Amino acid sequence: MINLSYTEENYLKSIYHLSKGGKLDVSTNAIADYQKTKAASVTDMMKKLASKNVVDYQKYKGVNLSEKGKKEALVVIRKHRLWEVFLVEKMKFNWDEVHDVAEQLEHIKSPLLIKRLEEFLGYPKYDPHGDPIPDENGAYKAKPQVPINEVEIGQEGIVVAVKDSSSPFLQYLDKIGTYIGAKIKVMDKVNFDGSNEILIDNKRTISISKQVSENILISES
Amino acid sequence: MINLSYTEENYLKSIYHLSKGGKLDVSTNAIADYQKTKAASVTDMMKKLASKNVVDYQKYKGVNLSEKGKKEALVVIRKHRLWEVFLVEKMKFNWDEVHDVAEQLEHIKSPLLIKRLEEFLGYPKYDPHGDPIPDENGAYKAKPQVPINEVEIGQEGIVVAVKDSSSPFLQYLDKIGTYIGAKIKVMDKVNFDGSNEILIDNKRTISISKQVSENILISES
DNA sequence: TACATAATTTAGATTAATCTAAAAATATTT
DNA sequence: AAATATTTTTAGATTAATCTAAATTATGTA
Repeated sequence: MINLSYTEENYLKSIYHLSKGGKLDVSTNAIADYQKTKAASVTDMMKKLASKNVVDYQKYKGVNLSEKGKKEALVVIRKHRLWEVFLVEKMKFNWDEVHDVAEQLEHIKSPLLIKRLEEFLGYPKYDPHGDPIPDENGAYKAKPQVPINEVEIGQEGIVVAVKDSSSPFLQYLDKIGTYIGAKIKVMDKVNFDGSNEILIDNKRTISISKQVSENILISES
Repeated sequence: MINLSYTEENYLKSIYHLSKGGKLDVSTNAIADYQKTKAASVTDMMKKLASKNVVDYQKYKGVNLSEKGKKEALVVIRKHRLWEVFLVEKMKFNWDEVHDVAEQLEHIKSPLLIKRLEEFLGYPKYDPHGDPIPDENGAYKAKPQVPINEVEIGQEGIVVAVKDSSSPFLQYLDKIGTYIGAKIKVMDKVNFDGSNEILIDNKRTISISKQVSENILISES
């Protein structure tokens, strides 16, 4: 592992996310928007990262991670997600409180600490949002996403996606207090019409129709 | 609390330590040596910190912490020591492995995290080196330092000081593998001559004379 | 007290990361 | 394919933290 600054690590992480794991090239503007910085700053940084051989960059052609850069990005993501588990499980943080702190903790440099932290947490495979935690080699497996109607009574999980992304549907979800990241527990299933009773964020229990439950994908915990 | 950079926090911490808690004025050179930087850099930073009202500084007259600066320094020290306890107690670090990591962790900004961490660790009063952990208000009490000959059999602690600091004595201590920070367990006391059998760093058991045991101060754990 | 020595500050540069505004390259549209 | 719009890069400045070398102030000693 090379010695990268906090800032450089953040750029690599952004490129990783924007390129969906290194699959597609990322534009200067996309990075600038994502990081809330300016395109000119991104160009400068891409030159620097290219000279360190962590990205492949050609003027005007976009950028992507090199193998080396991908590894570095995955280490940071691994750390971020392990710290999130720590914050929720051990420090009793709520989901919406973890992000800012994990953004800081992910840059702590100590391979030993991460090893021990992982052990301490019982080798978790997913973070509190349902995102997979890469192992030391960067390998991970996405958690299966299942529609609510296929979930057993009593099971819970996090909303990770929707099948129907039409405006009326999204508005309906908003109305019932459901969003990507919401915690859902299936309380009951009505055989008669296939509707479900779900508990949202441990707060409100509501009933949703079969049609709705088929279109909300959750990642079980 | 003001928003201070990582660097500014380190300067405040150094001044706190060098001034023994704000008691005496600190010279530019002392800070430069302590931080392994140059005097000119210190002067620049002192101007900056003075403008933020965290230090009292007058050209050529040395510097000390203002009340505000003292509070900030104590927050950082509190965080450092809590993290050290975490690393040793929960992450199974050895004493000599904690410092560098705690230096990084002490700058994490999250009052909630520190509150929860303290609770999680059971409100420890001292860090693994025997140094006191300030509470939220910055209050702390130094741990009593007792000579080895006054310690009960079976008790253990950390070497925190010596009464005799003559060169021959220090050389003797070095020879038997004892140093500030060493872990000592009193295994036996011989009534006949007042000598003690002590276990050093859980490694070697040796016998020391009454005279020696009177001159080594430990902080019990 | 005056001189030499040591400590401290100033002046001017440097590096990393950022920015704005202008120039250049690429994409899109007619 | 030419004209226009968008994206990206370059040029030049800025800020925080640092440095070296020179100038200034303080201290110690004869």
